[in-house]
Amino acid sequence: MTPRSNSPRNVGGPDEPIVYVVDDDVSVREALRNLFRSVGLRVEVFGSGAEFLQSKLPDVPSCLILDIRLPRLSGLDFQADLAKAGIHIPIVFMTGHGDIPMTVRAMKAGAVDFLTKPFRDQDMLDAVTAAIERDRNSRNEAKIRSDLHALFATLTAREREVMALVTTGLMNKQIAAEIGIAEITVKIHRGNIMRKMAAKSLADLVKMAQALEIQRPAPPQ
Amino acid sequence: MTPRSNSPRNVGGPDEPIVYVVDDDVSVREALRNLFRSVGLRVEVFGSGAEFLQSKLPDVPSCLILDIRLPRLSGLDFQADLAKAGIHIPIVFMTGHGDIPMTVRAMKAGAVDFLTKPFRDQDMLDAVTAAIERDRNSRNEAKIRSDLHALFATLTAREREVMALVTTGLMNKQIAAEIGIAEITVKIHRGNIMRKMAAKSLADLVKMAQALEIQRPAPPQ
DNA sequence: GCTGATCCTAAACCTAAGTATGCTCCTCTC
DNA sequence: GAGAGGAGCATACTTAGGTTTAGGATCAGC
Repeated sequence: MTPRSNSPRNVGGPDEPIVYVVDDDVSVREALRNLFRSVGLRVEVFGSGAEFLQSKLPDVPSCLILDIRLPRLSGLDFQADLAKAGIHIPIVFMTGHGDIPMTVRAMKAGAVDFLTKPFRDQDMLDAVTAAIERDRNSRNEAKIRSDLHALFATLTAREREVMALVTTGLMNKQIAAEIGIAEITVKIHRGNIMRKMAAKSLADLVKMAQALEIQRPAPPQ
Repeated sequence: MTPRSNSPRNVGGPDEPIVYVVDDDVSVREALRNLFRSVGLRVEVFGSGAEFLQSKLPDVPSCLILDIRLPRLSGLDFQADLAKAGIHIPIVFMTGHGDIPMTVRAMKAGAVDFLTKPFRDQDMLDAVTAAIERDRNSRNEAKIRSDLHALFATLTAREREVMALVTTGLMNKQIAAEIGIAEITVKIHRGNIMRKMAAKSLADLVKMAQALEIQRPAPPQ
């Protein structure tokens, strides 16, 4: 009757976290699926890293549970590949017979945890909670940065140049001298910058420049 | 002949890094001492964590080589004690028979590396190089923060309040209304703040406030 | 009771910043 | 070749920021 009755996801809101499980052992996959479902977490399971890569990843807090010993590609190498591909998702490793160097390498590369099988359910849930929280934070920060960058992208080349100089603390007349234009023109640019960047004050703009890591351009010499 | 001929440290400058070694096995201590000396690093060795704590630590880039299995206090507990005592020094762990959970705990607590005995000399040297570099960076940052904090400490309570509001982007008249004083008084405070903080511009001051993590005080209500 | 620090204010003055209007010039695109 | 967008400049005006000089009030410590 209702037009949306075929919508499959009634489990939670659009920001519901997802746990991805990659393991070649179907019994492990099912056990983890049940574990996470039992605490109300959405779960997606995969038999290999390649399968995982083919699925599309919604923009919600998530984490990846990975066996260190995968058939074709080791968990460590897969971790490195994800980083190279620009996919930054917190990883919780599992291992049946891992060693310390593996553990060190995984943790250095940013893994959230490294659990030895058999592990207690609660340890896995704690690790996943921490991982999802970490992802939530990094997504929030990434969102802020990308929104800011979208605004910055609307500036012209000249405006970006002026913005860099303004946020280093130069006065309009100094900026004018530096780039060889009239002070009044600097004022015009500056007004445009404030409007386009939606900055309510100079302090605001300085903070944006900090977040964008804008560098003062070197004087041509 | 020369008045300073009894000076014991001709090995390097005052910023020469130091490697601290804590191990109960004297042969390990001596082997590591020789290893680090062979590459020109200054070394101090200790038989226990207590001994290490009693020595004074100069303000130079340094790191700590720690055996995970110490007689009275485990390396992990010692790591936790150091953190609680506010001593933040990068740690490289060594172990003869450590396990993965130990490794995870150490790495989560910020250890630089975790080497299994026997290790290659080069691996130890690489770990120490990374650890010292990390310490050098954190010391630089700490120095900047403490210098800034020293300046901030010279401000009066009122000046700090005004500084917080200025760096949020409020105009003088808004600040005046907010704290119930005349605009001219805000200007005076503001001038004093700029002088005391040695800020060359508002942009400068905003960056300082960011570094100091100054929060805008909640309006009394 | 004196001193110094802090906080507050006023008047006068000057500089910096920001806005509005109007115009020129150039370049790229349709 | 017309229009759009960017860059630049001038004049005129308003507001914001900042300093100097000269005070008054309060409070802590000697």
